[in-house]
Amino acid sequence: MELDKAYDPKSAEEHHYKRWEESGFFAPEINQDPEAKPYSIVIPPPNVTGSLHMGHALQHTIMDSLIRWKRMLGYRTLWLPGTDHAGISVQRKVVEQLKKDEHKKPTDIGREEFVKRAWAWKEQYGNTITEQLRREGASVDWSRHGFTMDASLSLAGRNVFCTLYDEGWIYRGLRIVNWCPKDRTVLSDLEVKEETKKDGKLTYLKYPVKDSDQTITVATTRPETMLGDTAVAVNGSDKRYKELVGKTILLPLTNREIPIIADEYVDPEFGTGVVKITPAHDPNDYLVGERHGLEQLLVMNLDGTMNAAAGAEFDGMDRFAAREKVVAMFDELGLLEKVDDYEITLPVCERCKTVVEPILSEQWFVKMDEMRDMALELAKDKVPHFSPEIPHQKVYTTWLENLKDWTISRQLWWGHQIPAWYDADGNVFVARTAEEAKEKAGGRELTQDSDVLDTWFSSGLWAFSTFGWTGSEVGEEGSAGVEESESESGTTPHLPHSSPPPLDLETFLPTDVLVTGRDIMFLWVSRMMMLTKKFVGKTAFNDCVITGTVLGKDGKPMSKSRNNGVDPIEMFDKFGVDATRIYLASIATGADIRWNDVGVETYRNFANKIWNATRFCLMNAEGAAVDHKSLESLLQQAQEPPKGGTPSASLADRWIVSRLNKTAIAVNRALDTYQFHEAVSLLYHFFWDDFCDWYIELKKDEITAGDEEATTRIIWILDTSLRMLHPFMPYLTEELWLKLPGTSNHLHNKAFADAEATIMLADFPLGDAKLFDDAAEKEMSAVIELIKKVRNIRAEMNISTAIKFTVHVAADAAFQEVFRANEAQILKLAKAEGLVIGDELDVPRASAKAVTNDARLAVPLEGLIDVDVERTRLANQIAKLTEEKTRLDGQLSNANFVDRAPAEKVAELRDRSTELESQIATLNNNLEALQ
RNA sequence: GCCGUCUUAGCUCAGUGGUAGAGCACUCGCUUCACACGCGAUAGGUCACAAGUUCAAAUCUUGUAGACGGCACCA
Repeated sequence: MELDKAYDPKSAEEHHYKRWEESGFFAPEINQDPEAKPYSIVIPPPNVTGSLHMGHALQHTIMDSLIRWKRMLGYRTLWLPGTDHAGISVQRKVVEQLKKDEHKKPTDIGREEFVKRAWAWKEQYGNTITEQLRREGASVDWSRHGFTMDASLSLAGRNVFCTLYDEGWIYRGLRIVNWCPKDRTVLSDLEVKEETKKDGKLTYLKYPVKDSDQTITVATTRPETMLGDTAVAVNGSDKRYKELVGKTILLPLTNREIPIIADEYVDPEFGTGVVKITPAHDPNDYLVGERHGLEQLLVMNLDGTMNAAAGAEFDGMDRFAAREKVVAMFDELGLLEKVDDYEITLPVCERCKTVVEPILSEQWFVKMDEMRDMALELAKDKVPHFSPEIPHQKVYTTWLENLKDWTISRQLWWGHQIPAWYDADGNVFVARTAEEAKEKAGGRELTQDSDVLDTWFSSGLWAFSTFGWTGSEVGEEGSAGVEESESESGTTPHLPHSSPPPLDLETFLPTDVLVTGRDIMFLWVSRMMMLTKKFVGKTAFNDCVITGTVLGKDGKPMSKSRNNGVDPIEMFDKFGVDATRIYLASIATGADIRWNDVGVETYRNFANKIWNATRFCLMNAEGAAVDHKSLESLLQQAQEPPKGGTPSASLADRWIVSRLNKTAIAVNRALDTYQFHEAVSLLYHFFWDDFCDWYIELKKDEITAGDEEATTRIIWILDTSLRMLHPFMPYLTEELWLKLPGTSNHLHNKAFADAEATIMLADFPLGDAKLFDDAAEKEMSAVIELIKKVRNIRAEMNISTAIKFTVHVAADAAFQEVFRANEAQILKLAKAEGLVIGDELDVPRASAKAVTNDARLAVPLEGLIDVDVERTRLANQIAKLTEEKTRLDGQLSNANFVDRAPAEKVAELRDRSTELESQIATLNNNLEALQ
């Protein structure tokens, strides 16, 4: 069989995924071992509006590598995929579509029709991200795909809401909330970001005091809110204003009179020391208002315009226009003291960047006290355990400690409508269904709350709702309502699983690890932890891997506005999925990285290297097969080389077996501790440096000669390497592994013995420390060092490879034996024609010489040697070694070091120093001989 | 304001007490029968700066400078 000269990722990517998926390799049911331990991960559900970005690609690579690794180790693995209904995002898309296509507003078509359109939108556009997940090679179990608005997940949400309400953990209340006038909904604190405005203004307004000529000055960044002022506050200890407390202000532009009050909140040092109090439009003012029983005067509509309470002149005017008008009118009245430039930070909506308005509004909240304590209790025992631990463990805990209540209602139509109903008097009835609510209300006519729940509320249930938890007993009344509204949508892909897995919750929860970005640590990670504990009594996940941020080439986070994004799909097309994946895995866990195409190119080259190494083996694999029997004998010999007679396991064989096992053990250890970059680096260097550069080269003659024993061995090494690489490079390794002679399901982990042959179910190599062979590694490095020195001489003396020469080597008896046994390999790789091995070097003066740790060597170069060049070469070597020796001797002459450092350390340095001394002496002799 | 992270070769990054590493770029040499997406050989670093702990510091402590992140506040 002969492969193409270069690896073409596309052809491999095109056919393997389909086969894997259709053969059921991704589902836990493929595992036939009743004793198999479960291993599960739930995907952070991406927004249905989303498309794949580099952050996803990074997280998915890590999750898939873990899942594939554990699956190959025989675990019953489940990686559960799904999407999030993304309330605001979808709602916005549908509103835009409606406007563009039909020039209509949502209210023109009504709620029911709007929701129908949203489902249609989701069906048409919502699977972009899931298709991209397939392209990435993600081994998720599609049969368990979840969507936060699926019937069973919706039911779970409803039950959770009702339970929390019944227990008093959910309440409805009037609070200052973050209001986005564009999206017309309330936002939680976490959905509000900050934006610095350098051109902000601080406006000083003069308020006249009643029955006097006096005015007092307040400063504000939001002058229009003065229309809602219901007091002016000073600090009681402030002497300047002591007399004024209790007096009254004639509030300009209104006909209202408001009191001057004293409150601790006011900082006398800041500004004028006088604060206007607007309880309905500022959280701090709200608290002041509560303390003093002030009126809460709402002067704004929910679309960001002023309302009638602001006065006829302002009614319906946009808040920013009103701001200018207020300032202008104060100016006309001579009450504008000044306007200063002032750098301010404004709260903006995370998604649409509109300036958020703090506004008094009645909303639903989750009380976080108990939730927080529960999560803190777990966090004490490092549940979850974050990787990297620093800084996330502490950031998480600190955030929990300062947690405030969570606003969960949203003024949207797309989402889970809040299961609360009101009678004509405004009494609230929270129930699982409309019927139940009506019953509770004694049969009165009720209207359901029009708000929906925060998307993160349903995402917070993800770790258990996706495993079939609904909070209702089977057949219990309560599921019907949700199912019905579901079917009304006219779509049917959200049916329950055809073969329901009732035990999923028991089998797969707690999940083993959660992999996600920093941005949703609070928004999602913490809430999943709390809600899972509360409702299932289990931890959601034991470990939490927080990935770093993939930055653009400019070192800033990728974003559309900066136009510095890199599309993963483009990288897949250009370099292949596998190259992109293993590059992403090569980034240190949690570290931010500047995107660099060259990095992916490196691993594209690596993929090609693997392809070509396999190509070479296959070209010569006639009659060979991956065969455990011959392998066993090889291992046996590697452990106990037969005494007398020539062992059939050569030095190279014993060496590569040792290196392979060290690599396997280290790779497993690295994956176990989420050190993906370490695993990648180990595999990269083992495969390229040890296997390709040395092993293949050393065995080349035997292999091209068709030595069956040699080809069988090399194919086994290759097979083992491919299996270790599979979690990172699934397509390439599958493509090649299936082509190796003798690969079949007999190499599978026993849990998958009957499945159709695939590398993804092959046994993952664990490595065996008993197969470490320190003697072979030492001998091999003597051979390698010798070859390198000869190559160095050739390169530095500028001798064409066409010219063959004889290499003389002097070493102790043991190493002489090693060199003799590997003479053919040394001659080939050093491009020499003769090897003279002895106790001493016996060479003419015109020779190039060098030393290694285990040997002295010389290459007679009569007529080829340039004495000056050789002199410089020797002098450089001497200088290098002398520098090292000087440093060592400095340390060794330090009595403190000799006394206090560990004895082995001291001995190690002494040995090295002695060795250096002898090497330097040899080189000096060589140099003198040239004079 | 509070908490925290980062600063290592020209570039992008590994490296948590014992002789400074990788990939790419650079220099030199190779159409060597798997691979030029390759092979071989070099060169390149006061580990941001300063002080301290230690026999020994890129690594631990403190401080300084610069870059950045999270949280809070912002009349």
